Amino acid sequence: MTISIKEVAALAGVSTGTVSNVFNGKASVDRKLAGRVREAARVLGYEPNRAAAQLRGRPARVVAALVPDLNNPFFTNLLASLEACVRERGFDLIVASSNGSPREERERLGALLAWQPAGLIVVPCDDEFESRALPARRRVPFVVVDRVPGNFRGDAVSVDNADAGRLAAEHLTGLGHGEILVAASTLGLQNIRERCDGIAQVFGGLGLPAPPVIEVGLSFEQATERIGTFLAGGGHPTAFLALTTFATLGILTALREWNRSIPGDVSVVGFDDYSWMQAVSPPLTSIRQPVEAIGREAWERLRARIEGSGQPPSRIRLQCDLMERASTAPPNGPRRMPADAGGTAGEPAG
Amino acid sequence: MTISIKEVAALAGVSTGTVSNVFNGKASVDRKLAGRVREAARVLGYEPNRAAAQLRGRPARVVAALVPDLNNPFFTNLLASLEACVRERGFDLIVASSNGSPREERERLGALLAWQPAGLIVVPCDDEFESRALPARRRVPFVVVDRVPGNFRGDAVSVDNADAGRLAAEHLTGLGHGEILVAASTLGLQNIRERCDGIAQVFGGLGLPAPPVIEVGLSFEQATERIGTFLAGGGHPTAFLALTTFATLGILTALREWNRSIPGDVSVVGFDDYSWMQAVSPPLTSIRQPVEAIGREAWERLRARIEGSGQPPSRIRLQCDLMERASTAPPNGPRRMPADAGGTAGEPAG
DNA sequence: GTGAAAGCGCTAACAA
DNA sequence: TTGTTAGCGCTTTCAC
Repeated sequence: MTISIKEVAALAGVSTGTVSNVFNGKASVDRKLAGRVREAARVLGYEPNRAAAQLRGRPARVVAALVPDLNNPFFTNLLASLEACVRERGFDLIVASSNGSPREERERLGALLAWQPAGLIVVPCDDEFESRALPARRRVPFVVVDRVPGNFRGDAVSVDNADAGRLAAEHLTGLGHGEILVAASTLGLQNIRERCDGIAQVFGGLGLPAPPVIEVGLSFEQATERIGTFLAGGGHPTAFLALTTFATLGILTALREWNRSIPGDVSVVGFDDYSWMQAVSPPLTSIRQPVEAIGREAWERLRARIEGSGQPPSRIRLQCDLMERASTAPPNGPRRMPADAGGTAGEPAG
Repeated sequence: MTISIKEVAALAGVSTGTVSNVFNGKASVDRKLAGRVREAARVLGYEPNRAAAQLRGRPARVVAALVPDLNNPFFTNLLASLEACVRERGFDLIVASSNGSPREERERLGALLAWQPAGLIVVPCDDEFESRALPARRRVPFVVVDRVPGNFRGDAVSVDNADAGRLAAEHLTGLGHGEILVAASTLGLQNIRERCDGIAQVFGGLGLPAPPVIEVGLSFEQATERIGTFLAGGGHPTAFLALTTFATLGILTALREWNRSIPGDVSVVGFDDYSWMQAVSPPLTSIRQPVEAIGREAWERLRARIEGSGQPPSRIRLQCDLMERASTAPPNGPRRMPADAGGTAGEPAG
């Protein structure tokens, strides 16, 4: 048998209403009575039931989060940030993954919404985000994060993707690289296209054509394979620019397999900034997304809506930073020593 | 106004009970009526309210998960596995992080339990896991994962830690390493101590003393600093053995800063197995934990309990694998070529 | 300051 | 097969 407010009331010799008041600090309760109630609750091991509380018109204290992939550290770091924010305000977080599938996205969304959460944070699995009809119809406040469809007009927070692309391109062109290869996950995503635009802008400003872009997919294995294929095709850029973490990983792996030294033979700019990027040799120059801030901003917006803010929906774009480390250098630069040039570039290892 | 079963019933011209039956497939409902109900629900945009369903004695369809750190990929991979299992059975997952603090652990546990979940999966923040009194008292089925206190007698799933240590030690001693340094997070955790025991066993069997162990903490920064200090103290092992991912990262970073080449100057065995470990040069030899299987096993146990299994509590230990890659080699072995000895870190043959 | 009682959305028992 | 009704645990008037 589960212990309810009723048992506590009985033991303390008060009414259930009083017990409720004690636990919610609403109406003022006599100190003595309150003490008795708390004691009774302790003895009985009573814990309030949130489902019941919520049912009775109490503003819900849950927020739901839906991301495309729980194995992707960018999304889980986002969740970590969200979880901290949300807890701080006494909310609980319920999470789900759409596994990159629109169908699953819709399903999960339904399940999530069935908890009548106070709000919803969602990283859509694609630019359609058709399911947005759902939260909208249910009038649940929601904010879209990271993958913001171009035509979306609600609250949204993302990174300034074009600027991120610009940052990387400027760094590389500044070093003297003219022939770079951009490794995108998929051009089907608005944020990725924006990053490409930023890169093209920089090249355009220099009177150069936009660099080629290849799509390497959304997993490590696929990315490695695609970059390998590119290398096998005789591609010889002086620098690689990754637009996602998996692209970064794929570039690194393929380059190693082909015995290309970094930055001797080729420079590499990675995307995102994880500990391992500082641990490896050479440490990776990369574009850092302010994940924690993204989570905080998303929560701030959602919180405002939950509290009934009448502000018009707004879109914020956070700045990325270029973490300059040792994987980028001028093409054919000082790091290219005889020992490295030693011939085997062109044959895959093993 | 939120749309309830009542509005649907009214529009469809049936009773609420019938609507409930339609959505739960319990009693058989006339096909025509069912169609009308569904149509009404669609028109109204009705979604069932799980909180209410749960309140009314319906077996809860949520499971709660509590981990020490949402920024640690081991735990988030575990959650990813759990989420997939749980969803498959129509359960929702609510997550929380204890941030490694017993106080927060207790708090979160209370919040989680307040949803009256069908079950609970917890990775304790320490070996005390004093809070276990909570789920036990509330009679909520729960299973402890990964950090299983030595004296814990309930359902638990972890890795065979001693064996993991043995695997790594055998690999290293097999290569001819006698002087190794073990980098543990903290000896305060049972699982870490077990890994050390496994290592000591192998050395003991060879008539060698157990290798020294240093505690490098639970973060990347701390680990890097501790290993750096060790190196600064003149330590010269021929191999490093990491017992956690952060220890791995710390070893790699410090070694790079000190210009020690891998595996030329020193071999490294990492812990856990992430994509980046294959991407870096040299690819890292490491101990892989079967994270996904851990999640699945945990869920299987929990599910059995939820369904009322009377089995005695059981503890399962999953096997780890050694992923043999290029960061380990015999000490002063064939890989130590003149070119490498020159001091530039991390540019092995590949 | 406290208690009594209504009712949140739903399901389950029972009646029709 | 369908409708009616009594609660699940809680919050919230509204008397007192």
